[in-house]
Amino acid sequence: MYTFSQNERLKSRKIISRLFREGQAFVAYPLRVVWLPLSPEESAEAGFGALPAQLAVSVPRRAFKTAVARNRLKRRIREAYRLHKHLFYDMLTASDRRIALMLVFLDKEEAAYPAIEAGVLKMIRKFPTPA
RNA sequence: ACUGCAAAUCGCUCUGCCGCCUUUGCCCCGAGUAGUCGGGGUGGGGAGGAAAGUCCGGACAACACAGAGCACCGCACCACCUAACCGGUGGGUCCUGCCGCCUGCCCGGGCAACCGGGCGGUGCAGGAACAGACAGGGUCACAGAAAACAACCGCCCCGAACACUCGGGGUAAGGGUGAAAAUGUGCGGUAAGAGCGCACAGCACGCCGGCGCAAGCCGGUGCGCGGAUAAACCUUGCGGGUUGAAAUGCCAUGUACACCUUGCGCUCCGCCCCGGCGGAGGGCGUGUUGCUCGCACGCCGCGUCGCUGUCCUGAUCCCGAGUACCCGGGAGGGACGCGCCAGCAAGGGGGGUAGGCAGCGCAGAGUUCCGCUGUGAAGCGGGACCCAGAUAAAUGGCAGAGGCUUCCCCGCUCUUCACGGGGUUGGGGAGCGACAGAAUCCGGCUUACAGAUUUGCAGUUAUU
RNA sequence: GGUCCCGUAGUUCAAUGGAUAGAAUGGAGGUUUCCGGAACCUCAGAUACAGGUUCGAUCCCUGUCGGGACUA
Repeated sequence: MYTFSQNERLKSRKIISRLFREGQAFVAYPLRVVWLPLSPEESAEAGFGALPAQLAVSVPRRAFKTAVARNRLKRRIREAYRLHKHLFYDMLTASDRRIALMLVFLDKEEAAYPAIEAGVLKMIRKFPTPA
């Protein structure tokens, strides 16, 4: 189902701060991907339910001064994730992992939807499989 | 028609699919005796003119508060509008610009008609932090004799000298400096001069009359005429308690016990083997973040009259301290409350999140249409409408159509010998553009802004 | 969301409303030296922006723009 409901969003302040402190990262241009594997107990606490991942999105104010531009980019990133997340979910459930994920927009220029969609697909392709 | 300026309005529309936030209108499912709660579906609603800057003013909330003065901050022509304002509307005064007008005045040129310049009035447009500089002191660089109660040169008088000149005094008309130099022009007057006097003009103040709510204006009259700076100190008048939704209230943050099990005990009902077994523990509603229990409150019903507790007591009394009020204590009085399984023991148990709910969109200084009143801001009356409420923060993505704008190509057409230029009712391609995202809510102000429309003014060109 | 503060040479700081905005350091050129350093001489370089008050503004006032601090 192509949805993006409240419990698919990463909203726990505690996990977000851990994510930036302990998480691993790689770049899928134009996005920087920060992620952290979670235990079943932690994910239940954060309200994952049966979901294998929660997502947060960020666009730095330093690169985009107006709120309109930042909101537009965040919407496009969420939309691309919404339409392609089933690939990501299949991969995670296959290896039985739970992931906290944050996507940070890197470019200084505002990107159109196709470029962001390509970045999200690249993120899913490049996402490391467990050793 | 085009260009510029000013004001006002708008700031792409529709369809399909997928998705997001919200909503108890409707339907379905689940839990419960029920109130109700949870989930799903469907329907409804879903950013702006500035949502921005946070520059003013309020609503609202908490805390504080006898009164007065000082200090501090803000405002400053007048009236009105408004919940209020440093906002708006109308009016006044001053300044600037413009061209037009004037039977106004002055100067220059000309035989004259008239022409040029200046001042004044009037009209139009724009602007003004527009209280006070006779309340007080302060400051005014450089230049200049002098920057505030001014004699450098000059002019005049007197004395000395009599070749030049020197001393005393008068004088603000002329000179030059400067941002600014002691009302302007003319006549009289004088030794020379001077508002010293007069006429006209300008400014300030007082009085009288008229108009106006007022600011102020007009006319008359009297008296006077030595800068600037208050967006430097200051004076006068008026206003201001402080802090702000991260305000504020509630729930949760558990050695207290919700809850579960066992045993004892209370009341009532039923059954029988008379000692046990089973069942029940008033009803409805609201609140307690949600759920179950429980608890609290209200009403009704039953029961009850004694007790401790809480609160109130300005117009009752006594006491303490004090000048007195406020204040503290007691007596007396009044109101409320207290019951309807209260309780004991042992064991078990220790949910999740880390915030949540209200404030917060709640019919409101609400939106919109019509009418009336008013020059206008606005007010009044009537009709219709209910219109965003997120919280790592909701409006997006894809596809198509319409419409608009600019550009390009082709076609058609007008003109030209041609090059070229103009038009478009056609077809195709590109673009949809600016400023910008609600965060408690309103009224303003300021700033940003592609493009479109309307109105007014000015200019240019063409036609009549 | 709210409250407050600050913008001067490339950098760090000065400057009663009054001449061409001053100094240190850095930069460029020159003198000196075999070369470099040091020293000496010379030069360039700034009031965030836009209005206003004033004869005159870095300074006073207003509005923008930018930066920063505090507040759970």
